Parts: sequence; C-alpha cells; structure tokens
Amino acid sequence: MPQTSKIIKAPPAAVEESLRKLGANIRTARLRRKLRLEDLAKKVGVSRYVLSDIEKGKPSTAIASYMGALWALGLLEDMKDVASPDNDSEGKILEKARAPKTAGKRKKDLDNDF
Amino acid sequence: MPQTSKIIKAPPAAVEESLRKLGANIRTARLRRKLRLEDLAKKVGVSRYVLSDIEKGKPSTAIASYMGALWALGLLEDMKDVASPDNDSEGKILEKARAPKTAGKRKKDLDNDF
DNA sequence: CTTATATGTTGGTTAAAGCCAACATATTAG
DNA sequence: CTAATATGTTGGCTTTAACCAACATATAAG
Repeated sequence: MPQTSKIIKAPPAAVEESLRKLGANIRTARLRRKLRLEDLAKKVGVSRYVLSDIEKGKPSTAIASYMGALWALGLLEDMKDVASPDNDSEGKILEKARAPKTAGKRKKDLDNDF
Repeated sequence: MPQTSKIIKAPPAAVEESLRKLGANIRTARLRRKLRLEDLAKKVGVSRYVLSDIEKGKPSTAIASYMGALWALGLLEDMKDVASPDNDSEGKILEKARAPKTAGKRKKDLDNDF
C-alpha cells in the first residue's frame, strides 16, 4: 500500500507484537498439518513469499491474505468475536441508547488525548 | 498490493463475510465512542479513507491498519487467541509430538483436496 | 553422512493501495 | 426547517506489495 502510512511503517509495539504472534500461530498450525509454505500458499491463493511474510507478521500485507490463511487452516472462526459489540464493555457503557449513524457534530474538540 | 492475488480479488465467501463483520464491529465501536472517521483515523495513523475502507471490510487493506484500529479502540486484545495453538484442536490431533521446523519431505502429493 | 526438499534471500517488474483535493450527500443538533 | 458537520465519492498521483526467477542455506529422512 503505497504512500505507506505511519501505522504500517512503525506500528505501536502492541500491534507489532500481536501480528508477530498471529504469524507464529499460523506457522505452528501449518507445520502441525505438515503443509509446506507452497501448499498452504496455493490453498490461500497467494505466493509462498506472501505466506512467509504472514508468518513473520508483516504489517503491510493485506488482511485478506491473513484471513485466507486462517480460512485454509480451518481457523477462521477464531475471528468471530473480535471487536464484537457484545463483548465491548467499554463501548456498551459509552453508548447512549440510540445508535447514531455518524459521530454527530463536534462541540469543541472532545479530547486530543490518547 | 500490486499484482493482486486471487484471495484479494475474490475472497472466499467466508473470508468476505468475516471481514465485513469485523469492519462493521469496528464501526459500531467507533460510533459508540463518538469518534469521527477523522478522529479515529488520526489515532490509528491512516487517512479517513482507509478507515472508511476498513469499516467496509476491504480485503486489500493492510492488516496493520485493521489492527491499528482495534488498538486505538482498546480492542486489540480480542486478537489474543486467534489461531492459538492451545485452541487448535485439529492441529493438536495431527501433531506428532515433536515440533518440526519445516514440513518435511514430500512423499507423494499428500492431498490436493480442500 | 548424504540426498532430497523446504525455506530464506535478492533483485527486478508491475499493478494497485493509500494519499489528497474537491465536491456531493446524509445526518445531526439546534 | 436550517446550519453545521460527518461521511461518501471521484480522479489523479506516488509508492510499494505481491509476483517471479535464481540461488543460498537449513532441515528432514534414509
């Protein structure tokens, strides 16, 4: 993704770690199934180089390639509850009742925090 | 990602569905927090266009951008168990005992199945 | 140990992801 | 209803992701 964004060039440590772990997990799953990079790559529909990148947790790789790997390994359902509104306790608290379709007008600047 | 791969051009229905859902969840979480696309995009470190793509579940968008959105929303930990070897019952069964570093030599062709 | 094969690495090519500006439309809040 | 603002859409530009070939290295299995 050209004109590379900050998040890709220098991801927060937590994101980097999360990707590294995801990649490692995919690799473990592949080896357990005795599949070569090339085998799984073919199932996924990418080159073996891309799959290798995934197993390293490369940030700039398309999410579909990652999801495709999970899918080909039969692990896609693990994504089911990610960011699920039902489990978003923080969000549930903040929610006002009605579900707005936009974030509404700005009052001042809300928070420049982090 | 240039020379676009099959998985990105035409993802399996399950992958497409998974991405759509993830994007929708991210959008819900953003709105609950009363953040504009621009607000969250800034925190993530991408343009508002990319964040918009994410909320639509665009397959070709970099995984770091998706993970960055989860991170900025405080939802990154939801990724923790994805493809975790501990939960990979299929893999556990297949595993022989030792953890090989490669998939080993090919015997014949294993399985061209799906 | 040897051999077959899996994986890593490099360099070059090409097509598209992410950026932005400008404008259109939708939605909110008064 | 109206004004303010959030989000959608378009087209053009730049950078680089994914591809491949060729070779190097690591690992597995006899």
